[in-house]
Amino acid sequence: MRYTANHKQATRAHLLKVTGSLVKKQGFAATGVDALMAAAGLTSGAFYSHFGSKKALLEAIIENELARSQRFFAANSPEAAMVAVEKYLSLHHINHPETGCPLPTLTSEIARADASTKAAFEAGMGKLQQQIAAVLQDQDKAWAVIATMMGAVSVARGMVSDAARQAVLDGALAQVRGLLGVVNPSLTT
Amino acid sequence: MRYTANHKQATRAHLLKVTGSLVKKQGFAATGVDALMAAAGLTSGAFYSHFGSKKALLEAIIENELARSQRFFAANSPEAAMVAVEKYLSLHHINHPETGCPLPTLTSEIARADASTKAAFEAGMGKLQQQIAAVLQDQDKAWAVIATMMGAVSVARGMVSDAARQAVLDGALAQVRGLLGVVNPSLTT
DNA sequence: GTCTATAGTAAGATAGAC
DNA sequence: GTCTATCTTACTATAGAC
Repeated sequence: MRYTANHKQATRAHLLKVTGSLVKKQGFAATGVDALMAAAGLTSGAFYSHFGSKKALLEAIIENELARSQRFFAANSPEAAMVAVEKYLSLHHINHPETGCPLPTLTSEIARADASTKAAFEAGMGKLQQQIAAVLQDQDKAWAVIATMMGAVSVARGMVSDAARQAVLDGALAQVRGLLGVVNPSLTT
Repeated sequence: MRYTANHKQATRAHLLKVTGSLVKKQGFAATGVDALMAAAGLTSGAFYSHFGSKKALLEAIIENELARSQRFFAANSPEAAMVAVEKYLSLHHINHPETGCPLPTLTSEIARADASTKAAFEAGMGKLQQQIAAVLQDQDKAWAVIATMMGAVSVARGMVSDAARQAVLDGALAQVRGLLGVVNPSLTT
């Protein structure tokens, strides 16, 4: 072969990174294979030597992105977790979906995907929830934290004004602070 | 004119109802004008005498659907609100997006829409939040309730197994019950 | 107001050269 | 493995008959 196995591996990793960002920004169905590959510096013809279909790409993106989320929320204490939460529930995250969480942009597309894609999502989410539950010592609260955070970002992204966006984020922040048992920093200073 | 003004009005209302359901099920970008009009018993040519563009339809759907949401969550007491919440956080809602809330399916598409569409969303969401805040007597908690509920449905819809879906819903249910100050019915019996 | 027909563009995927 | 070229299908939107 003219290309090493390592090259293919590296290209695949690069594709997952670049297409993941683009898909989080523009949506999966709304972005064509041409545009996805162009963003990675390749042409659409090369796509199919890495993924069997566009559907297969979504599944790979989900696994890759949820692994990133798990790293982002790795924490040993509620205080450490709160640092990640505050980054998550910020206007910066609202304005930069391409570097952010895959959930607000992709769950609606996953809901319409096939069982295999949903299984990948369920597995990745299970790990993420276990991680958070370990810090919180509570299964239910871990799901509540996830739902509240992703819901707040989803709703805030649909709004125009920063004031309205911030109001949604503030509501969620107060909520998650309570769940983590961390006191509001603005009250402690 | 061969058709009365009332006829046009009625057709528009019918279109909003039918296309709203279809779009909540299949997504806005993923559903063509042909399919939208066919579902309403018309052809695509007739679409443009009701809406200036496909974008304009999304805006009209948002207004129409959020008005429905406001009616769904109209309540005078936390207990009455909890009835709506339990319907919202149910497997039935997970399995029937076409008759359900527009948020889990449409927020990601609204986030990518133009300012005018987002303004319509912001206005509709503001009314919904005020309604809930009136029952809760708390602005922040109203946003937290909205975020938690829509987030839970979004995440649950991405999963395959009913067990995993129910776990997410249960976490959110416990959470919202606390926010509404309603005791868990399973503990009172 | 709704129809059929169509213009013009872009989608997912494949074939064969290098 | 990646390219260019292409097949086939579907999209948004418009034009003109009724």
